[in-house]
Amino acid sequence: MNRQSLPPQALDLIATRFRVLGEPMRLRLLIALENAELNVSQLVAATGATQANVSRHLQTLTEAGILGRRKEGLNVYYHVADPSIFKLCEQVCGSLQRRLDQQARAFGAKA
Amino acid sequence: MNRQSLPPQALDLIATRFRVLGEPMRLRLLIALENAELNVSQLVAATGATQANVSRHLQTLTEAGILGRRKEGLNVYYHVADPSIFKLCEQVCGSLQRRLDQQARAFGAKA
DNA sequence: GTTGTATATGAGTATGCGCTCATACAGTTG
DNA sequence: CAACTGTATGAGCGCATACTCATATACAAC
Repeated sequence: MNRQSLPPQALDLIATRFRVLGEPMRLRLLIALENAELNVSQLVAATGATQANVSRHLQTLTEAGILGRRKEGLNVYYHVADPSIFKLCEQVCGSLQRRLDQQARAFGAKA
Repeated sequence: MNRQSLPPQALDLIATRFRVLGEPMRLRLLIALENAELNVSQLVAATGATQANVSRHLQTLTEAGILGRRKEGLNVYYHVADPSIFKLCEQVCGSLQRRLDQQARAFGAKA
């Protein structure tokens, strides 16, 4: 696929997805949801954020198609609808580690 | 690796990287640089943005370790220092396509 | 019905950031 | 040296958004 020919519209979509993942609080929520479906109260407890804030971030993630919601009585349970994001995180982690290791080595070599 | 135990500091780093990629203009610059090392003037021409704006985005990308710079006389040439970002873009693309296809099918099925 | 609980949301604030204009800086050329 | 070119950057503006507080909504239990 020739990336040069990606329409600007597609670029905006890709950028939006990256931007949604670009908030530590949202990453925290995603990590909490990696292995379990949790409701808002549980996510509030897990993250330490306010209920309002958690709710807003969950909305953002849901609108992005990353999370799914399921109502059950008074509770709303959220789950990861697009598990591919964890692969993204892993790759970013790996890339950052490589860079930090390299910097550490460079620094050590100077001494 | 247990993601639950990621220190908040690491989460911030990961989020920062995602946020850096979360701007269409920066994606455009990266795509332009995928197959060639280009100087600022060439990137201005390729993107249609102002020189100041291109310069700022290049700084952001360089500080993030995604781009590298090389001075040659008056010109400054930039190149992709971390090619792993293209894999990220591909995965996001794939994930978005799957979602859009699914929505399209669901919409078609209703008719 | 009233009361209580879980979640969402309107309003307001503060911060960040993308963009532009003008200008500074660096390096080349004459 | 002066003049010119390519790039970086300070200052300022405007907008997006993360956060909080208070309140609305949805549902359950009595």
